[in-house]
Amino acid sequence: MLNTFASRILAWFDIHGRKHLPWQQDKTPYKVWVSEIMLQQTQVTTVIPYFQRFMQRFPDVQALAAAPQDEVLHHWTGLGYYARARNLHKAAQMIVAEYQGQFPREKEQVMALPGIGRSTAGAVLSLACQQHHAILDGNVKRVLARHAGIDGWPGEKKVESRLWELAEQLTPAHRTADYTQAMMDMGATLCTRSKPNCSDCPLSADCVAFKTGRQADLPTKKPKKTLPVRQTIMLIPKVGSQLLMQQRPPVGLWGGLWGFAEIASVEQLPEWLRCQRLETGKQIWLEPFRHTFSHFHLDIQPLVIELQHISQVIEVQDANSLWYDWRNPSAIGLAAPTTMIVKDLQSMSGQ
DNA sequence: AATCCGGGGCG
DNA sequence: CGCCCAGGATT
Repeated sequence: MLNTFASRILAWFDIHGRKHLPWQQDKTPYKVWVSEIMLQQTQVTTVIPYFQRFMQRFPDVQALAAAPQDEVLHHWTGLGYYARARNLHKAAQMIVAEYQGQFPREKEQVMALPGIGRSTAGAVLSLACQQHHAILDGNVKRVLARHAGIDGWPGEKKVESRLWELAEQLTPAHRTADYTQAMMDMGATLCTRSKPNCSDCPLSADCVAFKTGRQADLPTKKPKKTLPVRQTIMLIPKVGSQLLMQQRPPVGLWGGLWGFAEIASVEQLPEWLRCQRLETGKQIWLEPFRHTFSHFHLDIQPLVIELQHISQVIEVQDANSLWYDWRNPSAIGLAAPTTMIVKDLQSMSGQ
């Protein structure tokens, strides 16, 4: 007779689980919350330096709530999914305003915060507050779908409900924090997407996927579709090491980040220059490149406009635009392609 | 080039 | 509820 699911997971965790991650030291709901949001989109090794810089600048929920959004996005630059940073910031302000800066302990209250759903609420409350709640992130979905042999893409309501049911049923009331961490560690280090290490797995004795050799087929993959291609020209007015950027609208693609102005076709260039009160400078077409999102490809054609002087109108700098100097970078959020263009220009100029 | 991802928002 | 959206890393 096999030991229970949870007892095998916990015994594995005692030997192989991760216990020295930065957010596991002096655990607080704030630290666990920030790490969970970062980990939703990025792997542990990438998250660590981001987490440390973030904690240094925003050591507690008050510091985060009081910070300008530009600076929060600056610390998120390169992580992607900037709506999560905006939600984190907004939730911090709610926690200060409604809970006197004390992270709420009721699951309903936690789930009412922007950017926190059922799984993240369960993770924070179980990991940091020793409460009995299940989680269902990508790692746990993979472990459970394989162990129980659950067919169907987890994005389907029916499949997801079944996985939640299992997750809740298997999560123990005792040592819930260790169990939660263990399931995430299992999915990240043992029950990986490709080439899972079944020979070291404490669940293999009754794992349906292992017994039937269906590890590669479970969980069922998302149905794929071909991505549409969009095109854009990015306009980069340049004076020495300074580049003219604009802040994007607060929501949507790269919301709140700073980047270069865009036009759909080169015919729009003269009008744009006139609107910006910019002289017509020397135009340098850089190598076009492709940036891919989950739902479309974006072909980017960068166009540098070399100017002799910063124009007077822009010099005043309305709230929506700024001259970004790579020798003295502003603390603002930049999207990946923006960072890439800045780096290219910097290296072309030999600095 | 394909795959993955928790949650928000919309119809 | 089902569907779309979001950005980068990894494979």
